[in-house]
Amino acid sequence: MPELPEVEVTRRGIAPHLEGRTIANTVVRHHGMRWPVPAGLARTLQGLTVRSVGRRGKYLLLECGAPVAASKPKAAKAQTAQAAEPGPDAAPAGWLILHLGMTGSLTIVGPDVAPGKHEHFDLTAGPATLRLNDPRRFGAVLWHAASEGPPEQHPLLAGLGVEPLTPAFTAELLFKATRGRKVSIKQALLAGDVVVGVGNIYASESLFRARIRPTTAAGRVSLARYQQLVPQIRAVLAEAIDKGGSTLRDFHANGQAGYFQLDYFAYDREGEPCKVCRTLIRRIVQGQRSTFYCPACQR
DNA sequence: CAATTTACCTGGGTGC
DNA sequence: TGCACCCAGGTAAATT
Repeated sequence: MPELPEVEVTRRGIAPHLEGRTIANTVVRHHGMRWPVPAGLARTLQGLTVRSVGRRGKYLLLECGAPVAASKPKAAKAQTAQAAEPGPDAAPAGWLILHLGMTGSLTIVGPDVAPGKHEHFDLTAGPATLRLNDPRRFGAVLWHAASEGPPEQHPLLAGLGVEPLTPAFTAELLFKATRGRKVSIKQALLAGDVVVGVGNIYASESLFRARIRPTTAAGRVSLARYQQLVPQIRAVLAEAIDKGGSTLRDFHANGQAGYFQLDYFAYDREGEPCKVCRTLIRRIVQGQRSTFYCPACQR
């Protein structure tokens, strides 16, 4: 499922259940994720507080650190005892890195909810248990200690492109980064080294909206066309996040936040009429992945 | 170097 | 009902 919008909706869904809570227990039922879940992870996390739930690309980053000694309300504490205790700004112990792969999803469950077949990982903090379900196990559960540097230096994060929903993502950047590249624009979007978070669905959708043929070499796409594309990528991702966010209050109850989809213009519509011009949508394969486009609208 | 292929896994759908 | 086969939203690692 998860492209950037699904991961972001998941982040928003789990954050209020975890932030500020101290980790009581961690259970690893299956170490065989994409990489082995670190042995001793439970011991590492035990007693740490989840300070924040962040995201970089499709990676979730739970910043964990020593708990704040006194548990007075933050505002009052900041006035009087700023330097006395390790506050939220104190150095973190590290980051729990989570990736959902192709089939991963996270839910919040209460105590005594029996784990299902593919529920490989639990993290209990306060009354909430964060539970990872991932049938295909392409996802990841990793630990990056603060002693190894900031999380952006982690090997999996170091080479990532810009966040598409920040001002750093511009047509000029996309244009410069793709000069000389012969790979198709669709595959360049997917690669993640220029911009992160655009997966197979939203690559097809944003190219449709920008009326760009997905097979065009990235290095031959003009600045003017990237100026069309960038706002469409932003829009399609933002719409998907909004749609997911609208079901967010169900996150705790049914745990299936992230299972939402826009009404696609191109994706998964092979042989169906284009919603703009009625020409039949085509499916092609690029880099072993399906691409959908309208041969009339996209040139 | 960049581009392409392979590999990691399970499950659902299709056609015989 | 069984079985072989194809396909699936990600992406690092190996190969060309």
